[in-house]
Amino acid sequence: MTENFVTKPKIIAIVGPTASGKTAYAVELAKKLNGEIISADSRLVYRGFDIGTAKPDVEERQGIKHHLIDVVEPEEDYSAGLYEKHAKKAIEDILNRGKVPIVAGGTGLYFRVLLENWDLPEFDPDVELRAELQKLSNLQLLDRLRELDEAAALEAQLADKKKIIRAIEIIKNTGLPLNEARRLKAPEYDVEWIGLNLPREDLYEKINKRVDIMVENGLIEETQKLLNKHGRIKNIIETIGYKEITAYLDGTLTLEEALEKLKQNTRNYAKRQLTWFNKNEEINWLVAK
RNA sequence: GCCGCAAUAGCUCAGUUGGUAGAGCAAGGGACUGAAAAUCCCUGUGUCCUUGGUUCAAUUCCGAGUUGCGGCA
Repeated sequence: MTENFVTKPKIIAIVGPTASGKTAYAVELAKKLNGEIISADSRLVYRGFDIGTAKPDVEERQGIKHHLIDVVEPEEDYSAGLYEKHAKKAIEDILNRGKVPIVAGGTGLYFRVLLENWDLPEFDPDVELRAELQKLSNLQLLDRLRELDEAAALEAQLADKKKIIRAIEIIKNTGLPLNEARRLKAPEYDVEWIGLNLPREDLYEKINKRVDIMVENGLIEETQKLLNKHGRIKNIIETIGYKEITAYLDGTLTLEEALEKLKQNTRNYAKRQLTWFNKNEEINWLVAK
C-alpha cells in the first residue's frame, strides 16, 4: 500500500448567494451527518461584524461547531491565503475527530482556493509596496506594469487600480509574470457541491426584507459601536451594510436612502456571487425553501 | 371654467433647425489566483401620451383630446 491509493477526504460544500438559506441548510445537514461547519465568508471572520453580516448566533448554530468565524479583529487584514491555511487545518481537525467537514459560505474566491484548483502565489501580501503604489496614478501604474510584465499590462483595465497593483506586486515578489504566477493545482478533497438559490425576484425580495430585519435588530447601533471602537477603517466602510449606515450617520444620506442603497448593493453583490458559482459545473443546485 | 407649462427607456431627464432617438441611475451578462461583501469590463427598439392636419416624410410644426403640475377665477 502506498499513499497513491489513499482516497481523498470527503467534504461537503454549500454555496449560494447571500440570503439563499445556506446557514440553516448547513446546520441541518451537520446535525444529520455528524458534521461541523467551516464558514467560507470573508466578513464573518471579523469579530463584532454580527448583525450586518447575518452571522449565525448561538441559537442558529444549534450546538453545531462553526469554524472560521470571529477569528480576527476588524483592523487585521484577512486574506484568501490565510483562509486557505486556517480552513485546511480546521478540516484536518474535523476529520481526525471522525466528523464530516461542511464548508458553507458565499465568498467565491475562498472556494476556488480551498476546494477547487487555484494555486495562489506563495508570498505574504506586500503591504508596503501596495501603499507606495497606491499613490501613483493609474496611468503611471500601467506604465510601470508594462515594463515588468507586458502581457499583463495589455490585459489590464486602466481603471482597475487594484488589479494593476496586484500584478506589479506579484512580479516583484515572485519574478513571475501574471500568466505564469496563476497556477492550477490538483484538488485535495473529494467535494460534494450543493448550491442554494432562488428565482431572482424571490431572492431580491428576501434580501430587501432581511435588511429591514437587520435594522430592527440593531444594525445602526452596531455600526455606531464599530465606528466608536475602531474608527473608519477599511474593513468597516468597505462592508455592505456598515458602508451605507455610516453614510447615514454622517448625514450624507437619509435613513431611507441609506437602506435603499444597502438593499441595492446587496442585490448587486448576490449577482456577483452567482457569477462565481455558475462557473462551477459540479454544483448540484437545489431550490431553497 | 379660463390661461400657461409638461407628457421620450423601469426612474430622472436630454435631443431631433421635420429623415423614427441618447445620457445618468436601475436592470441583465461577464471577469477575478493572498484586499474579494473588494475591484473592474460589456449590454440601450422605446406605440418619443392619443388623434386629426400640413408634408415625399411628423416623436419634432399646427389643431383637438387625455392626464399631470402651476396660476387666475
